[in-house]
Amino acid sequence: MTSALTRDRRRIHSTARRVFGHDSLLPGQEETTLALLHGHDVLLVSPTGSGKSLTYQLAGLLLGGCTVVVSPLLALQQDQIDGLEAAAPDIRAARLSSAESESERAAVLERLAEGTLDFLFLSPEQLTNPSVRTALADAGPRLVAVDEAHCVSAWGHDFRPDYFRLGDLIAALGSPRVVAMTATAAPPVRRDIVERLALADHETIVMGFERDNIALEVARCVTPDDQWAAVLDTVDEAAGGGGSGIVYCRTRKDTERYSAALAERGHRPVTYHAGLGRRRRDDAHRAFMDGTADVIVATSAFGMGIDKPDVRFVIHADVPESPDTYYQEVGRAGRDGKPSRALLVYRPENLSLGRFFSTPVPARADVAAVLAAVAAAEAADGPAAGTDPRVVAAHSPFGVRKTGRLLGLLRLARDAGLDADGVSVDTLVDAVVQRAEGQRALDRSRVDMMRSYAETTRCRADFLLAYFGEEHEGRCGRCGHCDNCHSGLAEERRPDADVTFEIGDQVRHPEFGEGTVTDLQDDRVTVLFEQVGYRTLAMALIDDQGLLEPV
DNA sequence: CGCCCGGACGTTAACGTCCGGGCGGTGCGTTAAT
Repeated sequence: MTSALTRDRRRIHSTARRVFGHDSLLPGQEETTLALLHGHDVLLVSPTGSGKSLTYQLAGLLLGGCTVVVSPLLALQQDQIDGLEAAAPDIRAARLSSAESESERAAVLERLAEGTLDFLFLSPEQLTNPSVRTALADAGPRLVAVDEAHCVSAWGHDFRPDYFRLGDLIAALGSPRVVAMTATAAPPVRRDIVERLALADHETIVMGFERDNIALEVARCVTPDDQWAAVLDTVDEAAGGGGSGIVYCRTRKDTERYSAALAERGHRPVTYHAGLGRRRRDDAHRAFMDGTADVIVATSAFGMGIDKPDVRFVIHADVPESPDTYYQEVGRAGRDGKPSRALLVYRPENLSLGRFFSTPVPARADVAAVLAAVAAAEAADGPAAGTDPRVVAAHSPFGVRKTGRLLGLLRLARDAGLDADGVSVDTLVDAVVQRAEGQRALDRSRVDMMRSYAETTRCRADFLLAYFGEEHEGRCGRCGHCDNCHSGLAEERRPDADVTFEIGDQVRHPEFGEGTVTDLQDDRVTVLFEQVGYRTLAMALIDDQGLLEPV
């Protein structure tokens, strides 16, 4: 009834006002909170700074009990707690991580048991600790918020395997509501998040992607010297007006090299990568935030959770491995809404590093060894033991980490409909290897999409928004602020008279299998295939040979 | 896959060039050694 809805809205707004001092809510906040109150899980895709956190905070307070917030970085967890305490002094929040001493951890768990904690922040790895999981399950959280949820998709495969089974770990807490939040997620990433977290009866809420104050540019280079000069000259130019910015490099060594060269040119750069000690990283971070440094030269280690409003330029000295990463890093420019630049310095040779870093495919023998270990673990410790990397690792020749990664793939193969019982080991091994190969193909097709982005003559904003499944305002082909639009290279997008396909269509290709149309241009179609990732196909060829059939 | 770096080579003494090996990103947690 309307009265119930009105009452819930009123509760949301009054809590926002009373606890956080907000007289009004931003777009999407009420919708998300309402969905959670009404028993739906939510995937919320919304830019940094758009108030994603408030949605789980409001829903958490209204649902009651302790809300668990899963967040990938310890520094991020601390920032969130600090922010929460500053915004609402009455809120009781704590963190559970390896950075706390044994007694601090005990104190947090005691507060959890007493019910005197509103928000508990932790990493997915914490949930693999059985005593933590038991303590949480006893507290019976009603809401779990997964922050930076794209990590579920990006990191689960081989970097942080516990992201792979986060869905199971959350379900073990008593199947609470889940809200997964991220700033950018292309369709396959959204699908991964929904599947892996097993979002129930979920709503996907997407706020705007478009950042029309960021001018997108690509500088195409032929030699390493050109590339080097293009980066340095652009920093000179962009920092000239007193603005600060980020230079992203692919290797640690490059950050040092560019940093030294920029210092020589009179800039105040700092270097940031994961090889530096904690102390030096913190110093660099602080110097960039408070303006002591005007440029931060960094690897991808820098950025998550950074909310510096006046970043005037983001320069990629090297091409990233995917549009996903690229847009996320670009999005750190111009948070204040003022004009900013995003330059990709592109040399095709650099694409190879992205291929090198794509998901590894396991050896068949290793998969078979883990399958045997699963059987041994189940025989020794019961059926549930077969999914726990720690237990299975005890029976396998590999460490917890590698075992966990292979278990993740095995889980995927099973989720894909393969019943472990009554299926030969060979078939199961095949399925696991195929899943890894599929992921690798997707990774590599993302590298190809970066090539397409760098080499396209169309509107770059248009290209990226299509990649993320968003219609560019009017699909005009002229954002007016990318280099291609500016130079007149981007052609007016003509409303096709004879449209064969539409975005979102399911199609089948004789070689690539089934897929979804993700982008249309005058003479080309981009399809996201389930088996091989993104492929851009020439319309002429499709028409001639009847390559794409509607499903 | 592409690069950087170190060593060998060759010619002639200090320096290019060629070749092959090895390396390249993101962080949680735990643990051993200071």
